[in-house]
This record gives sequence, structure tokens and C-alpha cells, in this order.
Amino acid sequence: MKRLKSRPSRARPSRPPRGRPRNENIDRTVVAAVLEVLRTRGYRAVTMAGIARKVKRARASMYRRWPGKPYLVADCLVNAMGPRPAPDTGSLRGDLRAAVGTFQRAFAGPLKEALPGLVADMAHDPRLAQAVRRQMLAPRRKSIRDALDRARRRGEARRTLDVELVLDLLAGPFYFRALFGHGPVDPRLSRSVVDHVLKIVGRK
Amino acid sequence: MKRLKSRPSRARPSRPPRGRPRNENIDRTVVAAVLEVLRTRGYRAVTMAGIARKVKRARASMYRRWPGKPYLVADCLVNAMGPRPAPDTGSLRGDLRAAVGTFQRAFAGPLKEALPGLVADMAHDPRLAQAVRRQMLAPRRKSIRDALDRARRRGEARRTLDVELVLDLLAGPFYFRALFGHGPVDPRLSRSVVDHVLKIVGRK
DNA sequence: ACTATACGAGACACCGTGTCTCGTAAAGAT
DNA sequence: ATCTTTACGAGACACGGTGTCTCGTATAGT
Repeated sequence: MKRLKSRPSRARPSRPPRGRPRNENIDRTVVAAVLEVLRTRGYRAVTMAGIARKVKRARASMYRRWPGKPYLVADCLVNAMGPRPAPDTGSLRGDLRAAVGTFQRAFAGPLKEALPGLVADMAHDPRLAQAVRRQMLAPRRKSIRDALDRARRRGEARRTLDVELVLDLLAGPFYFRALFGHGPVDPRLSRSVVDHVLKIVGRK
Repeated sequence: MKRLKSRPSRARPSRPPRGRPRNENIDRTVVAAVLEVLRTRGYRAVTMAGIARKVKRARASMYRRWPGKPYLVADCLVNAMGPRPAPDTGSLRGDLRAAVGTFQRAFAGPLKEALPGLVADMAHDPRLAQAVRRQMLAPRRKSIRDALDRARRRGEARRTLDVELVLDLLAGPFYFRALFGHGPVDPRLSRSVVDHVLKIVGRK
């Protein structure tokens, strides 16, 4: 687990920390404030200075925890989306529908507001880009990769498969529509994408 | 054709304009400067103030032409990419390969640098979003839509087809990879995407 | 006590934004 | 030739965010 924060997590301190302990309340209220501003006024309205004002804390306390706004936002998103369930429904169609359903629901939340701005920041900061890929993309991709593996073992999917490409075919339309706004990201999309991709994946 | 500029184009003035004419040279040098900065230092380094400095013009002359940086950049991109050829190669595979090839080549140019930032700006400015969709996305989509129509008439593609979804399946992986950087955008991707999508589109 | 860290307050320099005013230049209209 | 209209360059302006720093104070372990 890569850290997005400035200091290593204290989740399991090898030795009790030295000085005055962090006020965990600040973390919580800041994250909540960010998610609210994200939802109500968009990515651009999220500001290190503005959030500090909103929660009535010193800006220094923000920079003590996060190196900058993009890291803060990424951290909030990871927090908000929680761990990814990798359901094993028994059928490939079921697994894909479940996986793709989480996309579609995620895009109904703060992710939709944050993603465009975050993508822009990723383009200037390789470290941020890697962190976002690792913490947000990778778990979902792995979940689908596992589902494809199970399907192959069951003989439901062809043995030779460009798995990475299949992942991009599944997710691409969601991100594409979410970022450009030329089409809806709704349950209908989930349905269609899965149906169509199954034609590719199905053996013969 | 929606205008990205502040004033209506003078391409075909109904009546000769009134006052001192615009210096078209400024437009040209600004566009060139933007494309260069885009290429060498990325979207963030493109700045109304900075470009004005670079080309030694007044900032007011910039704002006279474009309402702001995102419109300027979008204008430059449209300029740089030029009109889209919609080749009719005779086969669906050929048409798709041609169309998708232009994606891949576009992402090797300034588009790659500009897109993430532009997407972020689109998220706060519906007018910009619409202009970008109309001028950059729509022509390419139409070109592919036409190819699919031809294929259907030739019996090469199934008659009932969710065309919009097919377009997103074709383009999604390119934008997805370009924006998140988790995979290459190269000729191999073009090949694979077309091959896989043909399995969806092909009649039965 | 001593040390280490956190917190709040405030200051700092920096840069980009978008608007405005001024004096001057270049075109058509009368 | 003058008038009107628009463009241009220069410069100023207020605004807001960034990231860093210093200070005095608070709270923990040693």
C-alpha cells in the first residue's frame, strides 16, 4: 500500500510515536469537507486554502498531511470508494456485471467530479499518477482479471486472451463518457458493455 | 461550426469590417507558440500571460481573440489536427483500421499533452465541453459511423447495432490509456482493438 | 525537566487571471 | 481632410491559490 500522505501511516507503529500525536479528527473532517465540496462545487473549488478555512484549521496542518491538493483528493476518493469487492458469482457474465456495476455507481459519486481534474494533475506528476493507478485502478483491474481467469478455468472464456485489452475495452467506454460527457454512464451502458465484451471473450 | 474565438470569424465577412483590421500574424504566431509549449512543457506551462510574453504581444491581444486558455488550446488542437479524412477503403476492417490509426497518431502529437488538462477544463465549462465535442470528437465519430453504415449496407456488419456503443468501445481504450498512462497507445493497440471490435460487429 | 512533534496564526514571495485605462495606429465613411 | 471604429502595446489593478517559513504554545514519551 503506497502512501498518498506526507508521513507514513501510523496504523501499526513499530514503536509508539515520539512527539505530540496527530489529531485524527482533522483528517476526518478534512476528508469529509473535501468530499462535500467535490460534490457540490466541483474539483476546482477544492483548495488547500479553502478547505482549511472551511474546517477552521491551519493550512500548515493540511500540508503536514498531504503534499498538495491532488494527493488530498486522491486520498479522499480512495477513502470514499472503499475496498473493492471481487464477487465470484459463478458465471463470467455475473462477475463482469458486478465489476462493471461498481464502475457505473462510482461515476455517480464524487469520482465523477474529481476525475477530470485528477487526470490533469496526473499528467504533470508521475508520482501522483502511479499512486492513483495503484490505489484506484489496479484493485479493480485485478478483480476483473481474476474473474477472467476463473472463466478460463471453467472453459467459459477462450484460453488465449489479451487480458489487458479486454480490461480496457470494458472500462474504456465508462471513462471516455465520464470525461467527455458525450454519452450517459448508466446501467444501460453496463449491460451493453458486458454483453458486447462477452462476444469477444467467449470461446470461439 | 461553433466558434472558439471571442469574435465571429471573418472568413466570409458579410460586409467589410469597420475599424483597424486584426493582425493575422498574431493568431499564427500564438498558435505556433502554444503548440510548441504544449509539446515541450505540457499543458500547465501554457499560460495566457506566458504565451503573450513568448510572442512579445500584449495580453489584451490574447483576450481579444480567445476567452481564455482552454479555448485557445482547443483552437490550436483543432488547427493542428486538421480535417479528418474519412477514407472508404472498401472493407470494414480497412476503414476501422484507418480511423483508429488516426487516433493513435493524434495521441503521439500535442493532443497527448493537452488532453488531460483540456478534459479538466471541460468539466467546469459546459460551453467549452460542447465546443470540444463538436469540433474534435464529432467529426471522427461521424467518420466511423459512416464506415459502419457502409458495412451494414454491404452485409459486412449486423443490421442491428448499438452504434454509439461501438464507437465508445473503439475509442475508449485509446482515451483511457492516454489519460491514465497504464498502457501504451501504439499501433499494436490499434490492431487489437479493431480485431476485437470486429468480432462484435460482424454479422453473427 | 527534556525532547520531539503537532497545532494555529500569520507572514512571505510568486504567479496566473481577467479587467481596465491610456495613448497611438490603421482602416472605412462622410 | 476629418470622423468613427476597431486594434494594438503598455501598464496597472484586485483577486486568489501555492508552498514555505517562523513564531509561540500544546501534548505526548523519556
